[in-house]
Amino acid sequence: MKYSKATDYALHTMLFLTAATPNQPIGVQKLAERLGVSATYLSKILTKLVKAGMIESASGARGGYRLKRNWENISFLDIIHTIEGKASLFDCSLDHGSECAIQQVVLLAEEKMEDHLRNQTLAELAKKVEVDV
Amino acid sequence: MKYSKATDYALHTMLFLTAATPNQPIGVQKLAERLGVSATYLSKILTKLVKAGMIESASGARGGYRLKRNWENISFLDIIHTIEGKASLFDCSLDHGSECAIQQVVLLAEEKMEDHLRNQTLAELAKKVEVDV
DNA sequence: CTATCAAAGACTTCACATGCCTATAATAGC
DNA sequence: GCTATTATAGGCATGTGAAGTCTTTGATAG
Ligand code: SF4
Ligand code: SF4
Repeated sequence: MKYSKATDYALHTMLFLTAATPNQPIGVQKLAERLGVSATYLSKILTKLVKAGMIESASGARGGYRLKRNWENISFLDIIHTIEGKASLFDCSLDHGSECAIQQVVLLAEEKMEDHLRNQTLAELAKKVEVDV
Repeated sequence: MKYSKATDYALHTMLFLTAATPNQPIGVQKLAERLGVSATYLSKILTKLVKAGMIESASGARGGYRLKRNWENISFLDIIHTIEGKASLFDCSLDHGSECAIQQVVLLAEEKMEDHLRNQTLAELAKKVEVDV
């Protein structure tokens, strides 16, 4: 039970992008060096973020990635869901209905966590942290 | 990012044991049939619970498993930690100190979830559910 | 046209969860 | 003491998914 490293990379990448100038996209190469991870692997993660509409990409020379407009509203939960999927922590094989007490407890606990992650926006994070790219 | 089936089995087993008569231990065979899982696999999970001090075992004829005294205070979190371990959801390779904003957000969210799981005792669960063993 | 860059897919490697089988030890009942 | 029953321990097999590499394709600025 642990978040994958891909989630770790995605969160850090998004944070880096908030500190970048919006007119100048950053290539996957630079981001990968910064994170200490291979460029090809990070590329897959970035593509997921692009498809989720959080960042946009530009092919060709002087291309790269940059945040989309509206990025201020992106939450931690958005990023995590994009990478980890939206499946629940707990899926019992036999679903005995919504009145099941075990499910209720675990799912409610999960919601508490998600509430917190949903209320933390990328903009707030960027304010707290001073990043030098 | 999902709880293992072992956690699922452990929670269900503990619930079953609350409905059992304390003087008559239940063998792993019966429990396994009830859960639809192999007895040898469930046995490993039960041994973990024994070592964690949540249940006690009796070898030999008419042996089996039963709850220990004090079982009313066992929480969901106790059971989950016993099976899944107590590692955090999020472990970045480079630990830049406790003031790191990313860590703070995720760890705080995790604590919210754990708080809820910690406040749900096995006794409360047993009250809610009518189990026939 | 060419150098640069993202996108996509196949592939390998590794870790771990799940599950099975066997041997060993302990205990109740005879 | 003997036997049946039961937990404990260990190793083995299998499957699944994460992590990472490589190669090809396609787009674009200069
Ligand atoms: S009792 Fe609840 S958790 Fe267990 S299998 Fe049924 S629905 Fe799932
Ligand atoms: S910035 Fe925070 S989350 Fe990222 S590596 Fe450093 S300590 Fe870990």
